[in-house]
Amino acid sequence: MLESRTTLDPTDIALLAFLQRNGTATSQELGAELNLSASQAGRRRQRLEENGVIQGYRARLDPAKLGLHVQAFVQVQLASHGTEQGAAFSRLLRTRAEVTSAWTMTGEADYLLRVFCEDLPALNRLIHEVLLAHPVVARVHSQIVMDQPKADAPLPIG
Amino acid sequence: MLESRTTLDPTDIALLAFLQRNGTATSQELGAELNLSASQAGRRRQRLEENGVIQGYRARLDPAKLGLHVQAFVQVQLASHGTEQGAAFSRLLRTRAEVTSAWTMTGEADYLLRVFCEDLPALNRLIHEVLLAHPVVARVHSQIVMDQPKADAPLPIG
DNA sequence: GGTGAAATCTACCTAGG
DNA sequence: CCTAGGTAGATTTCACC
Repeated sequence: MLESRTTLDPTDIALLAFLQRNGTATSQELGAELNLSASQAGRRRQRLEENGVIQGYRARLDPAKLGLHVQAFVQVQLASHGTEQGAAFSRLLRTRAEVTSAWTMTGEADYLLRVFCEDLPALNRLIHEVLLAHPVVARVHSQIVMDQPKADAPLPIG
Repeated sequence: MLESRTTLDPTDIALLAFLQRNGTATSQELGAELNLSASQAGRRRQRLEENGVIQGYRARLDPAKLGLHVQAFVQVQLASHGTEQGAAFSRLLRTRAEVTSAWTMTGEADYLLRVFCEDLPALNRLIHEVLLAHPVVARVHSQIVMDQPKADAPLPIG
């Protein structure tokens, strides 16, 4: 209702779906996939980049090959629900590289953190010496990831 | 202990960190960032791609601009903890595009799902008509994402 | 670490609805 | 007038030295 002025036709949708799987596809490959000339495919991609529909391109790394063997989700409840506490906690999150993503949820001043650590002791240090040690944190509940049946599927467009 | 035979020197680490922020960086840009010749930077990148440390490149899209205005995490408990039930549920997950990621957790046969939907009714349909309607599903708890203070930061390498 | 051929991108131009 | 296809110059990659 606010900024979705950009209209996406079915070709755009197919292009975005393809680029979510292969971000380095050339304009020729895109064109072949979409039954379009390379120049048109490139032009559409450029427009979607300028629109901000495509925010950017990123390399995806294998955590295990980087020595990050423990993956977990950590739920954090703050002691108080003021904006001041939230801001202080957000600052903490930005300084911790192990926390790769953080979300706030409906219901309470609840944070969900996704964290990557070398091993279990590293995760426990993060929880006890960083999160629980922080004055605004009231309670922490962590769950370790065992398996990932589905990983970063493309966004459900179309 | 198993497949981390690949040794990464500090230059590799810096290269990976850079490619996580900008996956379309050219070898020249990489070289300039790392004080390396373009040919050396390209050679390192190619080696890391062949090693599987770099799994691939993906376009990152703006969910709001695609009409996906509701983001949520859904926790699912299965009725029984057998491998048969898990396999059946995993099949279901693969067929639902709204579920972009799924993890199994320690503790119980608990799944955590990350979902993107157009609106609240679409999320409720997913929960009630798809998840709760499935015979192996015992209980579902969903939390809607309000804000994302930290989004897909680079993996904590180095 | 450097070089050159092959491939790719991008801006400009032309044609059609 | 807007959208699709084609072409040339600049840029990038990759095998070889």
